[in-house]
Amino acid sequence: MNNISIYTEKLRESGLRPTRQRLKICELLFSPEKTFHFTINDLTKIIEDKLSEKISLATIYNTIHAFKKKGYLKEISINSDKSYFDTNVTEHHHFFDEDTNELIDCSNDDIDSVNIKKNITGKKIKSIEVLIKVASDNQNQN
Amino acid sequence: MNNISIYTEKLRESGLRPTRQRLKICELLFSPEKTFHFTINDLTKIIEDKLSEKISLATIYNTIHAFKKKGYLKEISINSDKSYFDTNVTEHHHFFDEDTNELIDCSNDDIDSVNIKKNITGKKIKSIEVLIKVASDNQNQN
DNA sequence: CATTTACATTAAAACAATTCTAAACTGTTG
DNA sequence: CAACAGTTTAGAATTGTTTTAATGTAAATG
Repeated sequence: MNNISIYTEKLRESGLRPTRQRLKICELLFSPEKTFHFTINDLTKIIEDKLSEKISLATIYNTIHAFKKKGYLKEISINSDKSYFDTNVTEHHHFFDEDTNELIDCSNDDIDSVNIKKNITGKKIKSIEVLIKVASDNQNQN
Repeated sequence: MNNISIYTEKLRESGLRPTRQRLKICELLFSPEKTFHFTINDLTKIIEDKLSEKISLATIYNTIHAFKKKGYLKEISINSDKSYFDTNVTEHHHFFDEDTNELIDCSNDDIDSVNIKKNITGKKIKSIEVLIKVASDNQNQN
């Protein structure tokens, strides 16, 4: 199975037809070896720069949301300015570099498992996420 | 020292003069016994409803930001729609109820301390926050 | 193989949260 | 009271995101 058919499959699974534009987006998201963190703005810039083709914002948003809904992308909340997305959809944690606004994966192996002693009646835990904010030593805390 | 002088002090510390509007905001934020979580929108609604007076959005934003900068309020990132603020500025964690969009404090006692084995060269850890998303049992995971 | 139909793409408009601006206001201080 | 530094305000501007309405495309049907 080559990449194109993998992407086609992912799109179909997400309820989308495999169009030229969407396949381009897939290539950017899913071909890199290492997982990749981005905002919609980042992605739009990459498309403009690397691809000769222009894809409209609406298409980008639609596609990303369909992938998120299906679970092929994870949304990460850092600050309320913008949404970050992560191609690593496994349960894992993050470092956020306040100097560069960069998001760095932190695997479960890098953190002792988080043990929660309290629980909310009638509610089930859906996810546990640790966010570690870092900055250069000589930086003010935010 | 009565409340007014405490508020005056907080405002001065945050680099703001104690004006009528700002004291009203302080009263809402700092008089309740228990800590309180809110969005700017929540706060604006409370001011409109509870107070006879109208305070302009710009003043609310300015005041909240000055308090945040000074450390009298903490900003919590849940999703990218809006900013949540917390009057509990001690290091602590949160439950987020996906059904009601409600934020619930989780003290350090309720979580075994988080031990991070990895570190980022040249960077210092500024904060470690755990966010536990919960929902009713029969709810779809997001 | 032309037509229908459902889904796609697009630019632009709408929207919501937040920030900025410029004018009017308040309260001190010389 | 005049001057000034900091405030408040309504509304405009900005930013990220979603919606809309027109047009385009491609698979399915007859």
